[in-house]
Amino acid sequence: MPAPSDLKTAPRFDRTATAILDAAAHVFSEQGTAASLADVAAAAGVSRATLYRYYPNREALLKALGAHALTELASRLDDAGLARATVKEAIERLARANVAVGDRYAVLVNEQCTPDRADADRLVGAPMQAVFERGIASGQLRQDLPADVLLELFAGTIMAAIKLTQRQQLGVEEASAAAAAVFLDGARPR
Amino acid sequence: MPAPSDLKTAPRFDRTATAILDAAAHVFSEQGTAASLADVAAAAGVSRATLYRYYPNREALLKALGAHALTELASRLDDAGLARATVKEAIERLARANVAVGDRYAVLVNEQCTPDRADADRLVGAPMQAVFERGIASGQLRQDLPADVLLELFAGTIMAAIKLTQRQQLGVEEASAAAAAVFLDGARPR
DNA sequence: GCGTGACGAGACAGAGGTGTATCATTCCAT
DNA sequence: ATGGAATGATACACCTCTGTCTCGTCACGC
Repeated sequence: MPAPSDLKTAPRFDRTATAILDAAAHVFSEQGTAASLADVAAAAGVSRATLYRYYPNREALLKALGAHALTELASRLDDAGLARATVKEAIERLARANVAVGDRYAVLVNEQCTPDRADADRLVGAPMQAVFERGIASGQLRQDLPADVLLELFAGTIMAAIKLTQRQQLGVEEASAAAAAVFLDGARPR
Repeated sequence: MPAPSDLKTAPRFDRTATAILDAAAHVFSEQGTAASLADVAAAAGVSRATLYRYYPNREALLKALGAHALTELASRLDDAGLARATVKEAIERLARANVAVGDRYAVLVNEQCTPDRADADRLVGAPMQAVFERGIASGQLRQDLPADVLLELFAGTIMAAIKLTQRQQLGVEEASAAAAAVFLDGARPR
């Protein structure tokens, strides 16, 4: 999780590169990925020429942004110790990680901007799917729906939680907790 | 629910108008609302000039499409008898109606293409919110989350169900049933 | 201090989309 | 069959964005 404030230590190149990436994430989440690169450059406090020096075309920028989001999420999932946790706990961690990252890269999820479909599956899809499959096999999750359907419904809940955070309605913790709670136990009281 | 096959009875004007609207829904859901109007015209089997005769500009087309989707959903909700049903049943009907309509107008939900925010709230937001408020007040829904958060999480689940139908992975009935079941009772077995 | 490299400002051509206008053709009702 | 309305094809000016280029300026390290 590269906090946007290694401002001092990082060499200038990296600094501007990530400034552009941050700006792109911001602008694209508000205007959609069809937004003008001029807007992105302006948001990054950088001239349009400089943006093109770092990312030779729109596609390269999108790809870099997608890769950035993907590796960040992947490393979070890697650190989460999903396999060693309860299915319940694993799902709660999945929610936290996805909301935390998705909060800053929401557009990329709606539109398909994954740098590589295979990478995305391997780094994020597979570990998540594994949790659901384990849950079904061990009887900790309902048996009447296949893992990929459960995963998709979970993803929808996560997207909703991200919306709640972006709307300032809930913090990342509250939103992901609510999502995990409702997804695991339902909207009806136990 | 105007089935796209009143082809014989409807006057020519209405026929082409809805043909364009259908094509727009189709093209926009695949390419996003940034898609070229030339593509929409082609998909409608109509020249670009004709499209502009019916909808003088892109905004008018989007607005008409949004209004169309909104009134269709509103009439479904109106017919659903939400107030006279159990909260559980009401939510199941909400799921069915939203998935059935959303299946054909998915993009409009992602991007905000509502003809009028106030209309959307009045015709769709309010009746849905009412179900959740009744559920919380009567103890049939969990007390620890406000109605609007529950509504948002429900909407996310619905969006996921729509994706499942568009991907041909599930039919409208199965998808909405799965969404309602998981939303109401959770992913864990009772 | 001095130079090298990064940067900003601006110009540029090209591509693509938009909305308008014109005109010939085709469809439909009378 | 015929007249009028709707349509298709085409051309058009206009705009925005893209990606490239140049040149003057500025900052940073030696």
